[in-house]
Amino acid sequence: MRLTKSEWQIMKALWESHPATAREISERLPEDTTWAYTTIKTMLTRLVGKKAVSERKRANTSVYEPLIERDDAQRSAVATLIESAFDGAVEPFLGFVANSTLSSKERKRLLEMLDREDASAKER
Amino acid sequence: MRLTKSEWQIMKALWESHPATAREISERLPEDTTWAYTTIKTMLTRLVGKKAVSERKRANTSVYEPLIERDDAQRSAVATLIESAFDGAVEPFLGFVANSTLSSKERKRLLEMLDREDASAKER
DNA sequence: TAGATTCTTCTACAAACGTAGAAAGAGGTG
DNA sequence: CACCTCTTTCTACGTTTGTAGAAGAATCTA
Repeated sequence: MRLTKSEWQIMKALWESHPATAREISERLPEDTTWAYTTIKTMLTRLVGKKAVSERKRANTSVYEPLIERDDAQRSAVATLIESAFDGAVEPFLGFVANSTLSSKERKRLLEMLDREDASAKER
Repeated sequence: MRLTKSEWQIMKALWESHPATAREISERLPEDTTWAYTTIKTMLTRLVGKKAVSERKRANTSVYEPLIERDDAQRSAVATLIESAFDGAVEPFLGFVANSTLSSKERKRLLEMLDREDASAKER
């Protein structure tokens, strides 16, 4: 499941709350999005084609629902990135993220998060 | 600088050692890559168009050289991902990577890496 | 130097993306 | 019922990506 940047936009609006109509989705998009209504419809149709979204009729209006979950989409996006940009090697990716992407504040937060995870892992 | 999956392949081969000719690049690609030589040439030409690679003639043969560094490309790929899939929020991304993508062994490694970073940050 | 080999340059073409207008159909309203 | 408004469906068109063949130019080699 590969989502393009625009598709992410749509999906995010849909995950926010669903089922949703194209109109609702269009209203939830960020202010600065200038897509025509039919553009949104086209993208929804394509997402339906990709089986990322389901479509169902209520009266003459289509209601959409995500078929993939946000977590899964994120997971797979991260995996794809690691795959193509880091040769599939998780560690270099981590090292990279840890060292280059993070401010020391973020690094601290990450440590905390990991600690929490560690702790709760022990409890289980 | 947005690189496609195939472009990453080429770039990786080029980063490995450069300047390099199309032929050399083609020889360095993973065994299972089945691209025709002209396919590689086309991609190189497009990468030149994108200013990701420079081209220079030696006799009648083009010699290529990366114009962007691997680190930068990776950094920007990570940034793009965070941007589109995580709404630009670094922390959720981190939390996600830390919790969902990592095995506990990897998590431990990450902690170590962060420690090292922390230590060397102090020295500076 | 003629032929083989290798490169380059041009051209092509299908699928995916980004973006959207035109026209037709349904539903609500005075 | 006539009409306005919203929705759908169809069609379209330019760009990017993936993939590569044809033909010509340069080089090497016997």
